[in-house]
Amino acid sequence: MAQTDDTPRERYRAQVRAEVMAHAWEQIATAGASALSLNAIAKQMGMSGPALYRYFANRDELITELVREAYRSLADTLRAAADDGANLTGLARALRTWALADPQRYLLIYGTPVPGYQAPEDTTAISGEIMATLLTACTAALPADARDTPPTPFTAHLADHRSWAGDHPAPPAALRLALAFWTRLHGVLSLELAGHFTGMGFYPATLFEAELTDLLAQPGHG
Amino acid sequence: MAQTDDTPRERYRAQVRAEVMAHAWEQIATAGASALSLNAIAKQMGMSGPALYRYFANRDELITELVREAYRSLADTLRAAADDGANLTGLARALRTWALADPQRYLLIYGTPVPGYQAPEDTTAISGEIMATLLTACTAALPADARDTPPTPFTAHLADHRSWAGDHPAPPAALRLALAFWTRLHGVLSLELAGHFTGMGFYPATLFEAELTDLLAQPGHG
DNA sequence: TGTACATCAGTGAACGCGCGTTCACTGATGTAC
DNA sequence: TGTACATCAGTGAACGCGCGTTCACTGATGTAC
Repeated sequence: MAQTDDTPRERYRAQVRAEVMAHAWEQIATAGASALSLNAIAKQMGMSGPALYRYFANRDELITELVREAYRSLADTLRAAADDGANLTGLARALRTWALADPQRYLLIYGTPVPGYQAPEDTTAISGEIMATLLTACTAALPADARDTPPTPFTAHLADHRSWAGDHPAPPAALRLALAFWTRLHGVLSLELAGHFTGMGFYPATLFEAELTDLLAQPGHG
Repeated sequence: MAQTDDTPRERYRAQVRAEVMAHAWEQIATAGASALSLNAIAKQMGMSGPALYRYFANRDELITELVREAYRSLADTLRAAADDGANLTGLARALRTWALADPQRYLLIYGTPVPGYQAPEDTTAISGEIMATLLTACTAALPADARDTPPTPFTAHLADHRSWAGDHPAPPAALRLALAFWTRLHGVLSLELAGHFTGMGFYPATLFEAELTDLLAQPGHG
């Protein structure tokens, strides 16, 4: 496998690649992922269009790299929060902060899929890392008695289909809690980022906190 | 105001407009909203590109009309379910059925916004209709004692910022429930439609039902 | 009922644009003796 | 240390494509007398 040797040329390549991706993020933040254009990035960097083909095989590879970087960034952010002692609430707030920092980055991963683009399998692994961090926090967040609560039909179903959790030794109630964490917070966040709350009067941050409260008050019933 | 007179010509115009939109929906269903192309639609209809400008001022007006139609369809669907006696659970299932029938139609409204496209104010009214139907069902779904439960900080906040509910006389707890209904079901639905559950093993429909159960078991706390 | 005119649907050519991508080439940077 | 060669970054021209949109025009459909 192509080991990244540390020659000056390799360092230069890595730097230009990073610079291309930085401009790509800028462009995505402005006009969304579907408007991403290699030529536009090249122009922004003061290069000719074809030059970028030294660094990326084609447009799809660039997007793949951006998706990977976004997943990596989120996984690292959550992991860092967890290592700093954050509980589930802390992870939720770290997620929101991360999402608001660059809405289009969040939407690139969790929003409407880019038409005609197929995500690489590779990201499944990083997605698993995120799930692992989440499941650990979810397990810790369960009230003591919830660990032995008889499973509902759905938690039983989850206990039988836990491959997505990467064999994480979490109790069924924690699997259920992790899914609720994910879908509920995504529900609030994605509507907020899409601007669906503007003009509705209330504070999105308050709704987010309220959902978080409910999540912890009733972990994994139905 | 331009009254739609019922001359043969007007009827023909309306029919062609409808046909254009039908092809537009087909195209959106296949490749997403950002790939929508007037020329492609014209070709599909066996017409030349410029002919469509007899029916739509430009691409944006077509999209606006599609957005309006999608909102109208959802509002009518939910209203019809409510008139048939559906409770909140019934509305939720009607919503899911509607979303799965044409994922891209759902995503056109609630997904990542089309870059550079500004939704018309007009849809706010239809959105209000949807909220009204929802709030009525939410009010009915509240347990008797929930109507007099002291407000939490967030329900108090909502009671003060209820313009989005269009002066619907719903108790604060119902406002809170409606928001949870919306954001939680959207969370599950949008992730399901984006394909984020594929390969995870469990049934999305079961997760949807579980979220629904939780929603009714704990209406409007945090 | 028939003729004269106005309205409108649809065409084809054209404009300008930006896209992804290929190719042959220049010039600079690194490597081997 | 200097020379000969290979590697690689970047350029400019080009290809083919599809897009939204305008414009002058033809031919059919409807309207008024």
